[in-house]
Amino acid sequence: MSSLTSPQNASASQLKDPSQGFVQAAPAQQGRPSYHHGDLRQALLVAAKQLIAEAGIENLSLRRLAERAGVSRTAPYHHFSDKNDLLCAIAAEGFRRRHQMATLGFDDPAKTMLEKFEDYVLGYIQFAVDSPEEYELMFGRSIWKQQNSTRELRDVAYPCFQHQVDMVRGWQACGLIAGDNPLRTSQVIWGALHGMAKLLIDGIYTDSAQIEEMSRCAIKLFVNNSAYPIDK
Amino acid sequence: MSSLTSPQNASASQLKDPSQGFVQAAPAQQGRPSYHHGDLRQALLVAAKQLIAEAGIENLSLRRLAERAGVSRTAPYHHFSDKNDLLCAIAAEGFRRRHQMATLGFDDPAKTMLEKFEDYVLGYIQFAVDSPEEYELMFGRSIWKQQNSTRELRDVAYPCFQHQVDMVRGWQACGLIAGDNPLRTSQVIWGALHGMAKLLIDGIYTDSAQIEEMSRCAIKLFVNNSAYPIDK
DNA sequence: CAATACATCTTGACAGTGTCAAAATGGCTC
DNA sequence: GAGCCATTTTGACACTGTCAAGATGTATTG
Repeated sequence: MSSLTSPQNASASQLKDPSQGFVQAAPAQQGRPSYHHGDLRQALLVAAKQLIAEAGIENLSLRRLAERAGVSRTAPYHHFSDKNDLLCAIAAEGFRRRHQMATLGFDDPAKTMLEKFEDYVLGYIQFAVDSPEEYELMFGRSIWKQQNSTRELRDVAYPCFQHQVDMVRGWQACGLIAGDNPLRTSQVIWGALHGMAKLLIDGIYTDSAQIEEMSRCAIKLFVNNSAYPIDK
Repeated sequence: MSSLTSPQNASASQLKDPSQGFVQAAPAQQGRPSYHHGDLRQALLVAAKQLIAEAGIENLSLRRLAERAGVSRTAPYHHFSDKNDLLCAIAAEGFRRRHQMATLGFDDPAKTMLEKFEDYVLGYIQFAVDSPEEYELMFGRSIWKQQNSTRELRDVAYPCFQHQVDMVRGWQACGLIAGDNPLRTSQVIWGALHGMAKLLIDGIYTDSAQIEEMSRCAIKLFVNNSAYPIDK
């Protein structure tokens, strides 16, 4: 009785495209008030992303999620072995989305290497600030701690990191960025971006008005100034 | 009856010195099995740090903490308004400890500016890796999100950040580090260190064997190579 | 010393959580 | 149609943070 207030069977389809933002509205589906949901897994992922965007990861409970999806408390356990498993699946989507964004930016032949690096930095920060809750989930503690990470998550995240290394290799090859070890260098650069993103997201002595300025400062610091003098 | 297994009245004194590491054993105190604990607040902080070091922040519950301190479930609420309040207090201790470490390193007149910077980088990473759970608490989500941070925490953390800005100002003044805006530059550098620390702590495509190498790489990237050539 | 105020600690209770076990349900293949 | 099996539900358990009310000491008055 009391659960009638929540929408029933808010199923969703065609969620494969990761380039359209974090939260997507589930397309209205003409009533399927059947016992079996149809595509509960996707519906749960959609509802979870909504809830996370609304109230943060730490306020996501499986029970509220189930209620939002119009389903009983334990139904999700037939699609995700665990709460952690669910979170990993959402994070994996985030990595796919981020990976695609980064690839699109880097493969544009019209851009110079410097422009690609600038776009990479700006894009990274913007990605984090635009969907802070998703970002926090992707790089937060619970997912990566100990053996928490799912095989799927690792399989998706690794190419994402690897791509960063490859890009850095390219920037080093043309002299844009100093140093010789692309792996180490990209660990430092990723670290810087991650740290800045965290400062911005949590508002620790910073706010979103400083995004541009902080990014420019980072670019200036990392770009080899003798080879690529930056005026601005 | 069943709670007799946990030690009663494990009180602690002289915990002011923050330079002796994260977890400190509570000095044995000849039985004070009285109704009033004596210094429950300190005992709780000590026990909390133990539990966090043992099982991580996310596994710290106030009830287990109370049991460890030999006290009833709700006793902690007379010393901390909240679980969040407790966590903030522990984090504040961490910031005090870190601040003191950084100050000691920077004020040593025997060191060159380059050495100070090297020590700062190494020291930061080492601090994080040595007590990962405390580090995660200090810079983790829950503490800083929204209005979660206590006034005490902010009052302690701010000088810690400010000190980093001052150090960067010094390094820029002598030409060791490029750029002109100490605040922005220190945000980038702190970010890099934080990101590296997180990678190391969570073991994301890294492990502690690479601490030295990653730190050296960061130093090389940030130090103005034309003014301060680094051979190594 | 006695009485009272106050800080501290305890017991009881409540709503909320993740997750397991067993039963119910309904679409699928023979 | 019968039966299999994925899916969903109801019930239950241990655990969590936190509030309210009572119990117990310590300190401060008279």
